[in-house]
Amino acid sequence: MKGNAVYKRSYNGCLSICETLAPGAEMPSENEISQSLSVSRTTIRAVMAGLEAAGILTRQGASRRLTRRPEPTDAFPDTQTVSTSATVERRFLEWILQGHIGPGHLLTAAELARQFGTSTTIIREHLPHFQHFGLIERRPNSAWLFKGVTPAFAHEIYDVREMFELRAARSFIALPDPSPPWQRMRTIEREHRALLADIDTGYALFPDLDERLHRTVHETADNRFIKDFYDIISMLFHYNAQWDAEDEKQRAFTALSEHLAYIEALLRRDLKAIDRACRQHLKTARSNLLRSIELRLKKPPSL
Amino acid sequence: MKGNAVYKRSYNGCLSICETLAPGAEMPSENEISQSLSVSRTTIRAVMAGLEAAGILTRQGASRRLTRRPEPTDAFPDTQTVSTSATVERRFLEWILQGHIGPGHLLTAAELARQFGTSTTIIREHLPHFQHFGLIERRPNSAWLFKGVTPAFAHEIYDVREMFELRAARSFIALPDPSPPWQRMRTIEREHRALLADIDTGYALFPDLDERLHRTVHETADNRFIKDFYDIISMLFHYNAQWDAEDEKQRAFTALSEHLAYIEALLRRDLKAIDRACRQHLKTARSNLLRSIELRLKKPPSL
DNA sequence: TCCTTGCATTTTATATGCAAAGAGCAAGGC
DNA sequence: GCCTTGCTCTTTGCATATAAAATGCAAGGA
Repeated sequence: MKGNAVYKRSYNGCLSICETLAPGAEMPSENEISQSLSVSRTTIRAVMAGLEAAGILTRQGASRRLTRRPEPTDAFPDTQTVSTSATVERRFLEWILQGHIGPGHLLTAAELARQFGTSTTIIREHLPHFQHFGLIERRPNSAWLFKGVTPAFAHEIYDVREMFELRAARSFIALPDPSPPWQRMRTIEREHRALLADIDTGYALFPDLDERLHRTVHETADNRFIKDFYDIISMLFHYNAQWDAEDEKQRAFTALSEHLAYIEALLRRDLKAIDRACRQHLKTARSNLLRSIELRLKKPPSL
Repeated sequence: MKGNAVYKRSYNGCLSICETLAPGAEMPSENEISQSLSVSRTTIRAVMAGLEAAGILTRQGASRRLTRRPEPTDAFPDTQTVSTSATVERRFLEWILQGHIGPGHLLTAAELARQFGTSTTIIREHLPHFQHFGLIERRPNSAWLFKGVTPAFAHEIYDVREMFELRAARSFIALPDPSPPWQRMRTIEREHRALLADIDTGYALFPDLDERLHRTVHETADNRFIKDFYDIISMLFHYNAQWDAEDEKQRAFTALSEHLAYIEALLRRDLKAIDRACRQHLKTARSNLLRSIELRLKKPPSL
């Protein structure tokens, strides 16, 4: 009734630990392992039993020793190590962002449960989450209205993003030079330069760098609502990026240059330059999103 | 397994319709009633059957006629006309805002279900909602951390509120004079003057007026995230107001005056005055909230 | 033709059941 | 005295069950 993704993930985690051990060596204590994998000791004990059954470990009184090196086939496939809930979330967002349904479409929990092969419980737990994303709207005692990933959606999300980012930038420059965010920012600046120099082979690393830059700024605002909103943006962009790979290198290049102007202005504490660079960057990002949305609205459910 | 709050609410709604009818008169069609009460015809049919059983209506072929005037005792009590879900939401917010638990407290779904007398299903559906409010934070596979209604919470919520309100005010003054929001605003201005003149007896009407003013402004921003955030604020204030009745009249008076300055600036399209009046008003509101929060932190769970 | 009601089917709201995972205590070894 | 394991009890994740409510269609009447 309850999946065992935690067990499988921990099992794989323990296999990694085993690999660092010489045959015959003793396993760390249940406590140590459970802490390093952030799960309960109960789970670790179950995993240990599994590893013994697989002939990887042998018990001798209170201690467990490695009897054979684990092989790649011992591990559970990655797909089984994620909870149903997380899987549904991912699949739903992908489905939405790939444009399989249009604005105005009605979503019923029962149908979604069938489509994703789970129970309505899970679906009902997730729909409010997507409402928070601004993607759907509730009709009481009835279905959910899909509002669509439309140009309006992009503008609304970017209007808020701009307000939040500009506000956060002000908190950022209020911090002293030696503060951790400033140190991180200087590292990020260096990484930007390095990536720019090596754009042809490294452009795929950009999204991660992008996220770290903006999060570093946002964090200084020390505001849960701003952070929470950036979580939405971040998730949306993550899935959006997966199918909008066109011009990826060119876009990364432009964004890196704009970021550098922004970062320099931040480090100079030049408010006017910050506003200018930030607005310019968000403007570009907004039109990238708009472009990909409009592309999708034209050629529908193909993907 | 499913409550029948919809039935009871609709039953009461039909009783109201009956009261407008002369004895012997014919009821409207099932369709008409279901539309006016925003429920399905199925529910109306069930209600009709109930009204017949109660001797209020009699069927004659396809038509239903009023046989006796409904009495107050015919109606279901209001408490039974709200869904379990809505009840839990209200009770949970009240409980939180009354300060029965402090920041750092761990909330378990099982315990909350026991406390509120429902199943964990309902609780699990609501907890993410309160996370959206910024009140709680999830620990994976475990309990929820209550972050507390603290001064920090008030500041974070007001920082965002200020950004949104100022932004919305700019959209408001971009609209032409005859637009519906402007018309509504002029009505709201008149209501403010009327309430100020009659503050001693009418101050309890202020919260509703307050909400209408801010919503009128927010709506013009035409941004789902801004609206959504105002929903949070609105709900929070609604429940907060219920136990923070001290100085209510004085506070309403101050707010009305500040509102009027804000409204006048808006209607004059005077950007500087708008910013000044808006900031002043939100500053007052922020300190009112802070005051009530600090009061509560001092004298704990008593209420 | 457009509403009307009756009826059959689907979906929602909520509770319950159950395996997996977490929490905590007690007893023993270093 | 601290950390270990064993064990028990609680809580979580998810599926399923069921009454209430919604939806949709067919047939009849104005």
